[in-house]
Amino acid sequence: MVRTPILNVATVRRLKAFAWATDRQVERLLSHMRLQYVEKRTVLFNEGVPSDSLYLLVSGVAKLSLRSPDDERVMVSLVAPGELFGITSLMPGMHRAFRSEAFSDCWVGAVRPEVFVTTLLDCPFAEFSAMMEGTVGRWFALLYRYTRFQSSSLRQKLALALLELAQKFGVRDARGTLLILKLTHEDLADLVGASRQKVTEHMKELERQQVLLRDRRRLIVHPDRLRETAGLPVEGK
Amino acid sequence: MVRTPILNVATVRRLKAFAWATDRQVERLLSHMRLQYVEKRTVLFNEGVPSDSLYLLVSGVAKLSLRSPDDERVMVSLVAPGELFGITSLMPGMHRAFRSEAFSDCWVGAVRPEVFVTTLLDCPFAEFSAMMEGTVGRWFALLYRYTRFQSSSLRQKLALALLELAQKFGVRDARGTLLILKLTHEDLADLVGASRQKVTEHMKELERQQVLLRDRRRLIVHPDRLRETAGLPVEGK
DNA sequence: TGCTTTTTGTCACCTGGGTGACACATAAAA
DNA sequence: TTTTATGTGTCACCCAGGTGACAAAAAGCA
Repeated sequence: MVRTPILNVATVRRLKAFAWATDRQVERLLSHMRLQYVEKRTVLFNEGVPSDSLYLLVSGVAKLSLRSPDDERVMVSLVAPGELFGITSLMPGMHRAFRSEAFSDCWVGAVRPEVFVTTLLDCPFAEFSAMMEGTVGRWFALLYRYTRFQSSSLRQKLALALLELAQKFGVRDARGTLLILKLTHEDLADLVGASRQKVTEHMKELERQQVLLRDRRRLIVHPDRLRETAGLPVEGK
Repeated sequence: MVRTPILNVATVRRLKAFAWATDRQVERLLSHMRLQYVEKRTVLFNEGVPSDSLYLLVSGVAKLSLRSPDDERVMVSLVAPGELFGITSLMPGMHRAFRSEAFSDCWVGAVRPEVFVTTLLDCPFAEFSAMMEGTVGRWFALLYRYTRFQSSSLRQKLALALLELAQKFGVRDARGTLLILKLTHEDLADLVGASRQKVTEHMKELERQQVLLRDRRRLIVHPDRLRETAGLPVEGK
């Protein structure tokens, strides 16, 4: 038998959630929050889907995970009571980065991000959201890369790192995407946490496979093939 | 000879920075920004120091890095022109998570975070800052853990993961910090991206070294000793 | 209380990637 | 140019950690 917990200001304070908000704000927020019971192993949201809710874990333990290149599930983090999760919903048009499921039976409160921001901050959601994207968006991308790293081979890590560099420093070129930076193999090794020698070997191999080529000391990469070797879904179109 | 770049609204637009802000806002922001030249290899800020400025990379390439347990530098990311960095300054009292240095000669614009927030968002800095901490603060901690993982042995990764769990799920106990969750070695293996068997071996070893102990299927850890085995600075007093 | 399932502990064996060493190529400096 | 420094390519060797297999111990369950 499951008893519905009482979710009031006192409970929220005990959970140490929204510590910065006033009682009134918390009360208003709670009036918009729908409480739901999530049974162990149930998926709350999947990675890749649009994110339209922000969650507060009231009790139990939630788990964030992602699917690795070789189709394994990698646990990213465990969420404790009082934590907010599903924060991709605070950035415009962003999709879920991780899957979230109940690690044990949970009680979860869900709010629409617009309500969350406007009741707690007195600022239009669109502005706050854009600000978030402009400031922490890139950090989120970094986290994304690093969580992928966890379950990747050196070759895949290299591909992931090069993809990120292509996004940041790439310009279109007849032969692919030219990286406008001079990078040594040692720099790349640093970036993926590997030895210089192995990076040399893999880069050579990637050249052989036409995933990239070199013009003097500048790299020209082929993003689609990089995505493929990184084990990421190649976006068709 | 170094030519000072012109930093006006047009430049900012070309860099695709602050895309969401109006021309007026950008203008006001620029009037508070001090532009500085940073020569290749020069350190802009070090990890651990209080963060009082937010930076916009105007030209060149900046590098973020951290010091690994065995005193090596690990590159975390390269920053491209138009990117904001040093965003720990947007969270109250937070110290720099990474070192930032010029990867090539750079021009960098610096603003005080309060100015940044109030000119771009029309919302008190303290509130925005608290909101950031409450929402993305934990994600930042995750990123921090994952960047550490990069250069760690399995033993160290385990220690880092257990520390995080202790913070989230730990309660003080006569014998140390009791984790109020039932975790199997397989769960831990998932969390650190390792095999179940090796996790068993290392956990056994950690027990032998009195870094942790088990009471039935509950873990009791000793955070200080964990920090030590993780290669983190043990916060003395 | 026994029976079943899940975890833990420990093997022996394999492999990806680290290390050191050194020749060769390329770029920068003189 | 030549000289010097900095990258690149390729070895041979070693080790941390992955894999599979299986027995022992706990935890659930009837």
